[in-house]
Amino acid sequence: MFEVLKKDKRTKARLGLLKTPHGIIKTPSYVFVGTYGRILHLSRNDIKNTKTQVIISNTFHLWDKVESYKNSKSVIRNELTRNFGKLPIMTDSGGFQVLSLAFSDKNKVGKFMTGEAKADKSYKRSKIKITEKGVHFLFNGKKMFLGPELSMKLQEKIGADILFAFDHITSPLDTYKYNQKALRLTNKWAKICLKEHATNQKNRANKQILFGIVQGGLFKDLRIQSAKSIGSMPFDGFGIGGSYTKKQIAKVLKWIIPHLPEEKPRHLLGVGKVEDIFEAIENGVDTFDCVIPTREARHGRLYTKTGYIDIRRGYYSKDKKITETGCGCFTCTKKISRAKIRELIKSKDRILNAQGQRWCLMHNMWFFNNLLEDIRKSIAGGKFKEFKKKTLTKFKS
RNA sequence: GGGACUAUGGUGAAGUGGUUAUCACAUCGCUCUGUGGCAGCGAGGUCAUGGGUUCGAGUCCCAUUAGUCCCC
Repeated sequence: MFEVLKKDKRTKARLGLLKTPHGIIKTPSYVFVGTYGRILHLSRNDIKNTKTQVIISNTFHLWDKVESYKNSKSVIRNELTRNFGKLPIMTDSGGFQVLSLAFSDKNKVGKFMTGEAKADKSYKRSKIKITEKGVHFLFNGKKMFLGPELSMKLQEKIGADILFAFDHITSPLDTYKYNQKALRLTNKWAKICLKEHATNQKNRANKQILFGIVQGGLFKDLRIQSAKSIGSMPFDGFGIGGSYTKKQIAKVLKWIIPHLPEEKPRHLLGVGKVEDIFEAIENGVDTFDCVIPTREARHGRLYTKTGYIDIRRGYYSKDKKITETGCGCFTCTKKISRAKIRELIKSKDRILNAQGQRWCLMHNMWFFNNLLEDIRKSIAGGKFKEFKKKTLTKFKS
C-alpha cells in the first residue's frame, strides 16, 4: 500500500508511493480540499490540467448526500469521480467540526486555532456537547450527533480511498488537562473506528485505507504518548491533527514522527503554506492538505516563485504580462494576462467573476503541484536541503 | 441682462441644527492553515470659497466662484 522509495540522508524527508484503489500518489504530495465533493469553478478536466494527484472531501458536508442516496451504492463515489476525475480521494472524519461548530463564527475559528484569541474569554466550547460516544451539536437549528461509528459508516458510503478516524481536536487555548481528556477520547474513538472499519470492509472489493490521528496539543509528553498509542494500532497510516500557534508545527512534528512506524504514510492535517510544506516534509510528512491554494485563489492571491501577488490590486489593471513568466499552468500557457484575470475577478457579474476565480485556481493548484514535483525531484537527487533553502530565499511571504 | 437649481472622501449618492459625517463602487493596507459561493477587516472626506445667525451649522442667511437649465 505504501512504499518508501528513498530516504533523505540529512533530514527525515522521504520519497514514496501511496497506492490506493483509484491510483498511486507520488509522495510527498499536496492534497487539495474539495469539501463538498467538488472544487468550486473547476471541471474535472481543469483539475487534470493542474497535475493534481489527490483531493480531500469532508464527511460532515457530504452527510446530506449519504442520507439522500441511502439505498443506492457508490452513487456518491461516482459523483466525486465525475467532479474530480479518476483520482484518489480522502475524506476527513468530520472531527474538525467539533471545533469549528463549537465556535460557530468562522472568522473566530482561525483566531482560536492559532491561539491569537488568548485574552478573549468568549472563546468557549459552548455550542457542542462532547460525550464518550461522540459530539452532540446544533446545526441549522437541528440537533445532531456525530461519533466514531457513524463517521466510519458515512465514510464507507462516500467511498473515498483514504479515510480518517474520528478524533477530538483541541485548540492552543486548551489546558493540559483538557488535552489529556481529549486525548483519551481520541484513543478510545480510534479503537472504535478500527473495529467499525473492519466490519465495513468485509464485503468491499476495493478496501479503503484508514488513517488514525495523533493529537496532544502543544504538550510534548501528550504528543509522544499519542504517537505511541495511535502508532501502535493497526492503522494503514497516520494523520497528525491539532492546531498550532504559528511556527510550532515543526516542533510538534519532531516530537511525534520518531514514534510512528517508518513503513506507514503520514498525513499532516490542514497545513500547507509554502514554508510549512518544507518543514513538514523535512520532518517526515508524506501528504498534507490545506485550503490555502484554493481559498486564496478565489480571493485573488496568486502564487509565484518570488511570493504571491494580490491580483485585485489596481496596479495590475494594465499589466499585460502573464502571472509568472515560464509558468506551465493552464492559465499562463493560455496567456491569460494579469490584467484580464483582474478584470474578471473584480467583475460583479457572477459568471465573469467565476471565470476569474477559475484562472486563479488553476494557476495556484499547478503552482503547488509543481513545487511538490520539484521537491520530489530534489529528494530523489539528494538535494532537498539545498532546494528548500533556494526556494525559501526566493519566496517572500 | 433676468431667474431657477446644484456644489459632501477618486466617482455616484445619503444626511428633521446637536456626541468621533453615512452608503456603494474605486484606491491603498492587512488577513486567510482538517475552507466554502462576486471573501473578511481596516485606512483616507470637516462637507466649493468667504462672511453671518446660533450655546452649537454639512444642515439656516448673505456674497463670491463653478456647473446645469429656463427666459430675454
